[in-house]
Amino acid sequence: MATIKEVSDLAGVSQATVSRVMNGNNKVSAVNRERVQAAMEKLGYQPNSFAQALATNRSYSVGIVVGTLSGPFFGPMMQSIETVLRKHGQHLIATSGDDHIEQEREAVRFLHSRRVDAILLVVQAMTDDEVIELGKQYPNIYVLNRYVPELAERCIYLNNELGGYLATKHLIDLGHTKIASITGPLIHLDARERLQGYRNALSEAGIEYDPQLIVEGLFQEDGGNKAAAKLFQRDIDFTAVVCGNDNIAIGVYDILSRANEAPGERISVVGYDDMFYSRYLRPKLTTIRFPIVEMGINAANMVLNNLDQDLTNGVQLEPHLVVRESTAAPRD
Amino acid sequence: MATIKEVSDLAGVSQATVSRVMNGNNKVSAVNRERVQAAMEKLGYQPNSFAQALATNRSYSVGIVVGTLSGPFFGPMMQSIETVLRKHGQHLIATSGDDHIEQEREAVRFLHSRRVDAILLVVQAMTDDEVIELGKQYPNIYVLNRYVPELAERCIYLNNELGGYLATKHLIDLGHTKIASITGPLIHLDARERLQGYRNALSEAGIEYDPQLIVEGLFQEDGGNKAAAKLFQRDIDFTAVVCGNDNIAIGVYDILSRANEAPGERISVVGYDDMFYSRYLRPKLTTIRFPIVEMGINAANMVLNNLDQDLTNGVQLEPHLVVRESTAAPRD
DNA sequence: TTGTAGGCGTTATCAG
DNA sequence: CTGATAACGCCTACAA
Repeated sequence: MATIKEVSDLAGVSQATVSRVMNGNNKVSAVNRERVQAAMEKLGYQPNSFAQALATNRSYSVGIVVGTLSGPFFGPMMQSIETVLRKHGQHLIATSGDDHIEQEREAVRFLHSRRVDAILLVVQAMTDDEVIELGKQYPNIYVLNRYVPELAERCIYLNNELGGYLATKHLIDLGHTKIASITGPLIHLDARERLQGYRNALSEAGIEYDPQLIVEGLFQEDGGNKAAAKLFQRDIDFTAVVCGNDNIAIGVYDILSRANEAPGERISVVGYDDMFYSRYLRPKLTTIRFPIVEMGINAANMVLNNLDQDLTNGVQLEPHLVVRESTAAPRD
Repeated sequence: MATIKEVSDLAGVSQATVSRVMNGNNKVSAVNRERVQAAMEKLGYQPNSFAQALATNRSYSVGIVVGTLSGPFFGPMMQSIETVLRKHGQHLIATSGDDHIEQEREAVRFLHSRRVDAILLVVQAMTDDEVIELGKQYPNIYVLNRYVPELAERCIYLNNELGGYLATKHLIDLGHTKIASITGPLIHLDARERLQGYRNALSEAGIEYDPQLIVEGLFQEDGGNKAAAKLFQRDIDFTAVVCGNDNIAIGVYDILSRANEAPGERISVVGYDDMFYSRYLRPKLTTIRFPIVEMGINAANMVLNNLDQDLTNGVQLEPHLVVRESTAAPRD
């Protein structure tokens, strides 16, 4: 492992000069520059990033703590972040919090001891208070897919209410009036917001809100299954279902198919998120597109901007309706 | 950011002593140990990992270069690796190679300059020769999901031939004799091996191999689509299809559904990989389970073992047949 | 058991 | 434009 000293010796200059050419400092004579470059080449020299970090107090890396390194949500997000960061010479250290509060904390500690230039938080378990506390402790922390008022200028989040509204409005426009909704767990702000959007659309259309048409489910597929079953058992009339996310929609698909029905016939179904695997559903799922990749890009850019200047600005992203085959006008 | 010096000052001992209690060196008196711990606590001290790494020449981190940070294959693999590593105080630096040779190289360089303790390679674009070259250059490199003979003891790979055999054998056992196969790109060793397994099963059953029943597709869904279309156009008789992976199987599902047929009726379909999203397919896909998580765990353990002692051993994992609904006895 | 001091590989300040 | 030299924060002989 060649060091800067070996390079400087070989090139017949001082370490300082080598350092200068490495860092693109132009106050180096052409001759020396070339000598140094030749020497680096010959030795296969790679600067030791630890020594650099120690000397500059910058690590050129940013840490992220996500729920899990796998899965259709975090994957694309990390990918887009990494792509942007790498273009700017920064790198990503990924840790998973497992949606478990202790692990989330540990991950932050680790990242901190790694002296990352910034920390991206995509966590669920941690309370708002704790996030705020971290925000005070570490000035370079950012919060993704979550809105924490006190940290607004460092949050990047989705307008969930709008999404819920769009989904419901679409059904109303098709002629539906008896519209059910299977929400995610209402402890989650997203789920509440999406539900609020649903209510907004109804009231805008002059349709009365009926609690009987609402079921609280889990964000997982089987959660959707159970919730859908519950809804159908209630023996209430409805012609469409707004789902808290695509997984829940899959649960509804299953319940319908057990009854030998297809979504978009007697009952229309709208999902939320537009996870990539949703395209494998048949009929194809009408859903609300969550701009995951954009969220990642925004986060990366925010970090990058903040590294130089010191201006932050929270970003709210907008969801969009994607109409496919699982929704249609109600039969009568 | 508290340093070791501040801790030692506060505790009224030398830096060396602080260092000793950090590293669990037991040659420290109980009194001093407690003093130091109290001081660390009070200051919220976190060792600077760069300084540690610089001094010890160990980074306690391992790098991985994967095709993409997202997706159903790399995600679970990284997750399982990270879980194991973290338990042992090591951490994961993730970089994506994008299946592009230049990026793969750059990723390795980066990881190297980061002085990771080991590098995990899950790459496609790089040639065997280049991988071998890297293997010589860096003693701590491991190859996942790929078998490179010259680096056998540092490879962790799947017995693909067995998988192809199991898929085909299953169909034969059901009574099929006219079995088609849509392979992945045959430049890939995996695809060739899987095909070989198919041939083995046929010959074992005394069924003649018919090249007309083979189509080379891509590993992506639309690749499967096109290949399947080609197969059906050939106007050859067959009652089952062995697919190179689940994506291809999805392509076949699509073609069949366009003809208003369901897999498992006139035509049986077997996938390969058992990607998590396959469970969203209806009817549920019979497929070959690829032990992704196990592969990750094995890789992590191999790295860990090698850090202390110096023994490596390549690992070959075995696939398993998962019977679901897309296969059935042929109708006659 | 404890403290002193040199070294890890860079960067950056300050003279020249 | 160039070269000494002092940090950066921690580890680890070596000596006490």
